[in-house]
Amino acid sequence: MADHNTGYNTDHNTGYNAGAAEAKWQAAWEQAGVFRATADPGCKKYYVLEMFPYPSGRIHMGHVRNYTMGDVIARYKLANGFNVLHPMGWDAFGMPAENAARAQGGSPRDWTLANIKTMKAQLRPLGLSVDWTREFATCTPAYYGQQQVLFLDFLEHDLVYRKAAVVNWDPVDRTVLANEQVIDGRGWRSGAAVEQRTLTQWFFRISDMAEELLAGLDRLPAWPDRVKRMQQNWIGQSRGVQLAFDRADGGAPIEVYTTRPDTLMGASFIGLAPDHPLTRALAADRPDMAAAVARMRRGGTTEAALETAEKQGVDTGLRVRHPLAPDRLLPVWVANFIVMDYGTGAIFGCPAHDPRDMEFALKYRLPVRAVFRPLDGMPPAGAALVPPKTEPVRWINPVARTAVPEVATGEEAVRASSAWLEARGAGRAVTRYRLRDWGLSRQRYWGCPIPVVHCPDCGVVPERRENLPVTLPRDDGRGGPIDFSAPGNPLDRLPHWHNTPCPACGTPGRRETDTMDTFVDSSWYYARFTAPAAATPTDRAAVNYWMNVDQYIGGVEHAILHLLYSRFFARAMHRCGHLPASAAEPFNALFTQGMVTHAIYQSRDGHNRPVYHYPEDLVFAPVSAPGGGGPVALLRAEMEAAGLAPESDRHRQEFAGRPDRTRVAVLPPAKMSKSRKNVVDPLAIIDRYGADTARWFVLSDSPPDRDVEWTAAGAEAAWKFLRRVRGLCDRVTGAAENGPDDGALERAVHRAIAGVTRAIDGFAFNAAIAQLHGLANTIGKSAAGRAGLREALMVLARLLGPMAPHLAEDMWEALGGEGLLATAPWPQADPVLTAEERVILPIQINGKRRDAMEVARALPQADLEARALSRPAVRKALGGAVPKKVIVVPGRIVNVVV
RNA sequence: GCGGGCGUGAUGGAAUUGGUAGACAUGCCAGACUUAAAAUCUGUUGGCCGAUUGGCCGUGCGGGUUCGAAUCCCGCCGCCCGCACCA
Repeated sequence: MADHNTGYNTDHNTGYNAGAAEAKWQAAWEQAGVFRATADPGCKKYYVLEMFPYPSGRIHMGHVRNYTMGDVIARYKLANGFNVLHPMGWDAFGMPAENAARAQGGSPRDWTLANIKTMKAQLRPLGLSVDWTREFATCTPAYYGQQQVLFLDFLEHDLVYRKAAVVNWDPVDRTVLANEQVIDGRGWRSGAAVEQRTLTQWFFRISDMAEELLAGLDRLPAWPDRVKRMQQNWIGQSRGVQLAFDRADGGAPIEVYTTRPDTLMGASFIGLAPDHPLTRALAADRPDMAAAVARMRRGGTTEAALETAEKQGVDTGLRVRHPLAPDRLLPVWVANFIVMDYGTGAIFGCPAHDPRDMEFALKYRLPVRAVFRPLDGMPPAGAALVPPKTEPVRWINPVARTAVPEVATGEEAVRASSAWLEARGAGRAVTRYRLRDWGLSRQRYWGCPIPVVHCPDCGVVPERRENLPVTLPRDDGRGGPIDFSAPGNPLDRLPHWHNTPCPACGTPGRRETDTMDTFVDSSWYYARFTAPAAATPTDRAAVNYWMNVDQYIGGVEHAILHLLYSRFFARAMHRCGHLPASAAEPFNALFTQGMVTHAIYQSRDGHNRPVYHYPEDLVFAPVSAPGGGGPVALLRAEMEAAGLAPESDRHRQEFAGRPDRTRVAVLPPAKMSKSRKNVVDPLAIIDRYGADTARWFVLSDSPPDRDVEWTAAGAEAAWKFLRRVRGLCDRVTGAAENGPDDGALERAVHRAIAGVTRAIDGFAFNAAIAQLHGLANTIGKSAAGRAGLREALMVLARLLGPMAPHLAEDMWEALGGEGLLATAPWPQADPVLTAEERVILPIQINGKRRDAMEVARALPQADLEARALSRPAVRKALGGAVPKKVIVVPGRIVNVVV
């Protein structure tokens, strides 16, 4: 167990003091400016970016893992001769700052800037290879002013517009809520019942790019399939047919969208969404319908409610003609299961082949008309028949017999019916998307002001560019402090801010008080990093050189919104001339890292309520029995109070057996959260072991894309290993000039180079670390000479560099390496040395390993076969017979089939 | 409901992508050092049988393809993620 009181730990054997060494090397890197990125057209660039943090005020292990991964790549690429850009900044607008101001007073700006300061101070000891000269925060006018320039450009290019939209309105907080902020129909903060209100809001025309954004995914081979699939689903392309149903009363026809035009003859009613314009028009005159529609809307917002909601409908009394059978009149119903946002908000119901329509038809006694039946057997009674679209069925009621043969699959019938309807002018084939335009208006203070003015005469007028940035009112100066205690947007209550002359005609106008969604800020920061101080949003030369991001790293939780918005923004910025066409897909490669989890320690109080304990408050009694139910968690303080030493194995065993101790359950690891106290503070870890240990551990235990469980034992092991590695350097001086293991060690070194290189290239940092363990163990046991040991350790230092940069630098210096290790080239594996000249070749008999022989690697196939067959074990298995077959894979295996 | 992923020792996980399953690490056990503990070092550690050489079984379950399957195919079971009354 480490000494608790010395802070940074000094190892008594090696004298390695992580704290001192880390500070020393960070200063050395800083002074040499090794991570400062300067465009150099003669040098191949590499842009590494991790999703920038929200300045919550404290870093957590998730940050450590995320930024360490990026740092490994950045340092590795630097060593491989790339001109690396590895920037860092702050996603600094957002609600927490406003909530803090509301709760504790003060201003969002001060709160945010103070948090950035502390978080930066916490981040810097990690020793990241970040070019801090490029740092920026999105809440500064220097950044959001350029964002306003982008907004005006987007406005000119018709990429952003205003429209009335139904939004979730919190009547108490007087603000719009995102869908995620509505919980069970109530505002997440106020608890007030959320109303559906129609407000005029700003929208980005992202849905116009749906097709492009979908197609672009195919050109991103280095993105995880999972993320691409999520975006595909989100964009939600569907091909179908739009057709009109004429009204019997001569009113405007009802437009209907369907992806199953082949079932048109099975239509038995028309369904309208509760929000459909026709529904609204009818409800205006009919109180009974208005009431029914209101009932349908209520409770219909949450997913859980939708899942269990019963089908409801109202007959409008209207009748429409079936387009292919004008004599047939279909009733028009308003139905709760039809959504206005998809298709035209109106459907034709075909109960025979749609379970929802069937449910509805059964409830309201509407006819069921089958279009096809199974090739064999009877159609199900009272249930929709929905076979896979690839399954052939018998068409008894096709759209037209000329279009659909008697036996055809649904797929074929859809295609044929669609073409037939279009040719006949009865409908038109359309492609629709689920993706909706991105509403960016927020009724909040702490965001980027939307640079437009509402003029009573001119309407919505863009602010003049020379007046940008439109800054947020200074909350510490003119006009006094900003009042966050009242609900609603404080900007609405600041006439000195929002009263402004119209930029076009000069008459008194009102500045837009909505601010931008914070997703806007993070949709282009990657481009800004290439020229963070430019007087325009981007600098042409800088984006041409640095874009795209070669490797982007972040959490899967941003798989859809942030990454989709960024892809939209890059395209939009290209249209306005801020990015080259080649940057339309801004992230060449994406990696989504897993979370850092920790076991949860929970006991119960006198009322059987859960009580949680911090990991550092516990010790564990060893469990000897294999599979004995896991370690027993003991409260350290309780043990000490009982006069027992938590450090003693025996005392812990003894205490574990006491009946009166508090029982602490060890619950399965979950994402670290303060409420369950299963958190480990990176600062405490760095203070105790140094940053290298923290970096090493978050990489070592699990593949980067999976969750990693933080364990005290694992962190301890990482620290021990790094200390041991540092101690290995002392072996050099004691060794003789040459040793018997020189050759073997050299080969081990080159195999490790190859292994670590391949592992880093494949984002398998845990495997890279396993390789480094192997090499260190080999060096530790090797009877090689001084030169060989020194060379091996210098390679080890360079291979360790991306993960444990400070220790590596220290070793490099101790071994007499030239300059800084951070700028030393990556070692190259010699293929001659990576291949062992002698290999142990397994011999299988009928596919089961029965023997093995050591042979020269280059031995010809025929010789291998002969040797294998002459082995006693093989001869015995053959029993004098001739083998049926012998498979020889040189360097791998010999398999004798008898 | 739709789409996708995963299942390997007590535990986290390796496996050069079809070629010695269990690398590396944690934990446990044993030994050395120590008055004792902690720390450190060394060794053992998939299961069953066998004193040793060795044998049998083994990657969720059941089948299949193959000389050979953790890996490919089919069907189950379990867990996880995304989307969801999407017409």
